[in-house]
Amino acid sequence: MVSIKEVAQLAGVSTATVSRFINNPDQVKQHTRERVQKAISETGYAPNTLARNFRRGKTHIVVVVLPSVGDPFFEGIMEGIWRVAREQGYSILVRETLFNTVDFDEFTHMIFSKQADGIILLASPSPFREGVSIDDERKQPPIILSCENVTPELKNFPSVRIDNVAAATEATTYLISLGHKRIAFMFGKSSSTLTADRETGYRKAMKKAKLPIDDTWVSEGGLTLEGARRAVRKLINSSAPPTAIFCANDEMAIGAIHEIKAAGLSVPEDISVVGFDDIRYAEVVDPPLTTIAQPAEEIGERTMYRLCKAIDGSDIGLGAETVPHKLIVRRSTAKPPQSS
Amino acid sequence: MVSIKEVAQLAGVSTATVSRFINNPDQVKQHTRERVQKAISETGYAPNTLARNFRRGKTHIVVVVLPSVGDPFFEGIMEGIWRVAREQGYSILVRETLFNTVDFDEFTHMIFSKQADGIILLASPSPFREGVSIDDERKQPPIILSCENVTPELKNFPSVRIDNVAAATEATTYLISLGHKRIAFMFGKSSSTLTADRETGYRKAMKKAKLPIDDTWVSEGGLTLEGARRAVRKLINSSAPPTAIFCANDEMAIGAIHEIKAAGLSVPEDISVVGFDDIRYAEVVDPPLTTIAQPAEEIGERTMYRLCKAIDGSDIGLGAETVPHKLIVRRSTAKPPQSS
DNA sequence: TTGTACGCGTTATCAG
DNA sequence: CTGATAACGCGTACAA
Repeated sequence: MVSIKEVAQLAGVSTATVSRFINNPDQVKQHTRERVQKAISETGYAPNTLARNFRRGKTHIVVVVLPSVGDPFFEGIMEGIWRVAREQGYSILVRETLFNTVDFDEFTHMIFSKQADGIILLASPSPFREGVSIDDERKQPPIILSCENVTPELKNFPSVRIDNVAAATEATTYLISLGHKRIAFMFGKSSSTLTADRETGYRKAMKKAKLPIDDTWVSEGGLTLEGARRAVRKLINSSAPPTAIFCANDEMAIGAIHEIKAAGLSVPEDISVVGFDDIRYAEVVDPPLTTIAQPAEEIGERTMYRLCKAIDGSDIGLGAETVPHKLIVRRSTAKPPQSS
Repeated sequence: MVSIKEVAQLAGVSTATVSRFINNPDQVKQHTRERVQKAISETGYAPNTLARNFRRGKTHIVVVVLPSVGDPFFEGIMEGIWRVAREQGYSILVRETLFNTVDFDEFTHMIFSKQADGIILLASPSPFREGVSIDDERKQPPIILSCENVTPELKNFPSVRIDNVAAATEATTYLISLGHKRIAFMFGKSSSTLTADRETGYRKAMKKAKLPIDDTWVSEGGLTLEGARRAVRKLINSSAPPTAIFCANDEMAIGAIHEIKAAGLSVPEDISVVGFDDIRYAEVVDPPLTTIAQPAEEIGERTMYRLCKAIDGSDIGLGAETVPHKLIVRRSTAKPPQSS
């Protein structure tokens, strides 16, 4: 492995000059530049990133924590993150949490031990250890939450997301406006507060319309196809089945539609279904899914920009940066059946 | 930022002892261990990963190159990779290529400049620069291809995948056995050799059955929902529309089904559709998709294991490691319509 | 069992 | 504009 020394020797200059040639070429005289360039080409020298990072004290790596690669919702978010990362010279290390718990200490440790310059928590299930609290006084580590609220303790953590409560209220209110009275809500995992805001929005809308909520209507779908299918089977067989189901994400909505149809019922004739996220499959399922669209790329971009600022030491403040959502009405929703 | 020195000072030992305590605790006397442990706790010391990597000459990072995070096909593959990575102490850096070209030099440079210990090319579009050829004599950089064949030059590169030709032949032959004679094939991008093997398998099966292939039947779907929809519109309106469509991946098959139904036709009554990959949505689309299943987790695991060996300097040989595929018959395929 | 001392490859500082 | 040299934090021979 050829080092800067050999290049310097071959070019007949000092290592300092070679280093300057690489990092501040304008500080090197034209004539010298050529000599160094030649030596680099001949040796095939490439600066050792390890040594460079060590010296500079920066990894230029940002860790993105997400539940699972393969979730179409992240496509747009990641695209936004990547665009900015590339522009700012960062690489992205992905850490999935699907089957592993994580705690906040792990993340601070990553920063502390220089494994990463900053961290983005993307819709992380966030089973943070209890008692985590970033007191506003202390300088925060460069960590940004994105897309979802997590534990109440971190409510004031820097984040970028839509107003989940308002969006869920809007979706539920839309169902109510169609005439639905028995509306179910399907959340993620009971252990996680991931979709809590969406549940809050749902309850808020129901309350405002003075509609009762049967306990059996609020069920867990684990944010997965399979979980939603199980939950729907129960709902359908219950004594007071709902005429509409609002799912906390599209994945569950797709599973729900499949299971409703498998049971011989129709969507939306018998049961209306609403999703959340507007992933690319929402438009091609049968029937196309009514859902809440999030401006994914924008979320990604703004998250990464904010993180860059935090890494640079700027004060980015606490709290959420809110981006607009939009209710997309497709054909999975209609008036409730007459008999009801 | 607290360094090893301060810990040593506080514990009243040398830095060497602290280092040993971290890396070879058994070489430190019990009594000393306690003192060091205490000092570490008090200072909140964490070894500087940058310095450590520099010193050891390894990053413990493996770069996984893939077209796009958010592609459900990668879920299983990544899970396998991650399991092994965790076990072997590696982190995963993800590099997406969706909208960026990459060349082989970029990857060798990553290894060369110590940005990563090894690289996995996952179903990469692989627009490698021409003239790339790893001659068998020279020691190869630790790079493994996974899932797909790429350019012909790299045919003999270390890889882990199913036998794409055989799988495609099997899928096509199945359609033929149902009585189909006019079978279309939808590939990815014409610029990419990504799905070339699958096309080869398709042509092989058609030839064996002595069935002609109309040029208009072989079309490009870009591996996306949207691309497939465009392609299907053309197919349906052509003078000799096919009675079955074999798509090079499930994503396109899902788009195809949607578009066929949107045109007022039925799947499989009017047109049968076969996909490839068996992503999780394949089972819940309407009708459920007949497709080729790949053992995703196994592919991921074996790829990562092989890469680890390569990183450790073992000779892993050239060529492909083949894993078994399986044709999954669901309800998107049936006999062709009588009229045909 | 522990301490001393050196070197890893780069960049930054400071003289020249 | 360029060269000499001191860090950066850690791991490890080697000596004690």
